Amino acid sequence: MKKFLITTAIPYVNAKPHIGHALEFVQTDVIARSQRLRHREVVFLTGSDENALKNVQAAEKSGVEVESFCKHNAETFSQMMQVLQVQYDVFQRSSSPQHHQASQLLWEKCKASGDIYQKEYEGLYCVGCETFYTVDELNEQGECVEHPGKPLEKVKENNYFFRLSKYATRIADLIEKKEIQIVPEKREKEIVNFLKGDVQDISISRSVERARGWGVPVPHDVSQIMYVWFDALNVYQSGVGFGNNELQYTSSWPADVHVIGKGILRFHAVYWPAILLSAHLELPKKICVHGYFTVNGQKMSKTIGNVVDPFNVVEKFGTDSVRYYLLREMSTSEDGDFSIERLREVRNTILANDLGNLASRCASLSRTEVFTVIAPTQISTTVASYIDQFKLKEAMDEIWERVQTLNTKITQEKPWTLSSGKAKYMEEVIQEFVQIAFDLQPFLPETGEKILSYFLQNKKEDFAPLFPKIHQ
RNA sequence: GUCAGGGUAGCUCAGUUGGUCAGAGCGCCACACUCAUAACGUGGAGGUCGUGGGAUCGUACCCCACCCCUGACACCA
Repeated sequence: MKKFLITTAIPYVNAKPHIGHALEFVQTDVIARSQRLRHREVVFLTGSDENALKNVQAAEKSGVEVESFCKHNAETFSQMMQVLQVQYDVFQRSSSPQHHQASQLLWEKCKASGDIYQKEYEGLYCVGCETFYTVDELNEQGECVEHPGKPLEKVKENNYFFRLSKYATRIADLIEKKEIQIVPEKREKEIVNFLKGDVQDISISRSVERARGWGVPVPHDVSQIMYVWFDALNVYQSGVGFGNNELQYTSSWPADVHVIGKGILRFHAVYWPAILLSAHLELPKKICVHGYFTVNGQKMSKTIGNVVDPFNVVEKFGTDSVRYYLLREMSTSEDGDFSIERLREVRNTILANDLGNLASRCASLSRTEVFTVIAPTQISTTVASYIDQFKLKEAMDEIWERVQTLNTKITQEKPWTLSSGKAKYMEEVIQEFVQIAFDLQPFLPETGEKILSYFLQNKKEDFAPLFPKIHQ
């Protein structure tokens, strides 16, 4: 059986990870874990986008070689995943030799289909930023916002172009037929709308000078480097053996799910399928699009200085508190707000009072009783179905409804007053509770595990509070 | 400017094809309880559903106008 391949977008490693990256990784992890619980063999692929000019610039600023700069930052990303208990299988760096090779192979395949051609490109180039701008991106004086007073240069360059226009209607059709499913639906509409408009071919290469010699070389043309997006998307394939391990590749590709942020939807829903169609390769099945975080109502930005460091919040509140926040305190596919205050509140009320307290009272009520509960084997169908629809918040809501129901049941039926039949009563309660814990595993793995291991064993020791309250 | 999606209790949002649809959670207040992390449970206050028209026996839900917000708009994650 083909493995379940799920990916995160590969972040630029020009800076440290922020809470927005954590969001995407955790969401992806939930889907991956839920598949594993359903006994599906999973490949969770993530990695780093290292071939961008921005990385060269960032490395220069910090006075480090690009290679080691990227390596160091990529390691930080992988550490963050460990801290968040995100279980990935592959971390593919786009600077790796296999990736370069795989991307050149992809290029050759597109070229063989006649979809790559050369064309003169003319644009406004800001020397300061080393990027091209379109007129509406500039300020009123027609200058770059970062470097006012410096007029932009009109640069003419011979680049390679990809025949995107050739595939537009076909991709629109595939999307409407849900052969490529885009979740949520409003994102699908956005893309179909775009595809039905005037779709132009895209430039897929840069001059070596402009790319500062950093990136994947275009085959048979030493003067050109691939445009980062052409090779970046291909990380999804190069990470599972495309171009170097046919067996691995065919057992994994195509991707079952790409989890991405709303800002890069077009690359995934338009450019990527077009490139794959051109190369006669299989298309990803589903693209799940999440929103962005604001912090205390403000856009996260380095200049405001409100970038939230996931390491810090995890250290203070613990992995599962942070995972909980990312998964339930915001709608899975909309924008959300992150606030430490809210995180503390949620930890102390919903996690400690609802779930943690339920665990404590169950432990105390059942400790003296003798009975057996059966270990759950299946994640409940409603939860699984929500996860498959990329409605992770709704899945959590469903679980919490059961937590509340159980709390209410215990309060109203007062099992501590029972003189006989208490063991039987608690058996039922605990049976339901372990199912809740089982369903909780994809979301809060540590908590689910703690509950299961305690209540499934016969020897009953003291039960440590799951979520001790955190004040200040 | 063009296109798309929104504006519902203090906050975050549900409200399927118009007729118990004025809701949930959090926050707040009161009551009750003690198995439990001063937790759990019950009850309550709170909204002229963006504004103004219109169609309808009847509309958050349909139509028109206007105001405000968000997103996409091509080589930029």
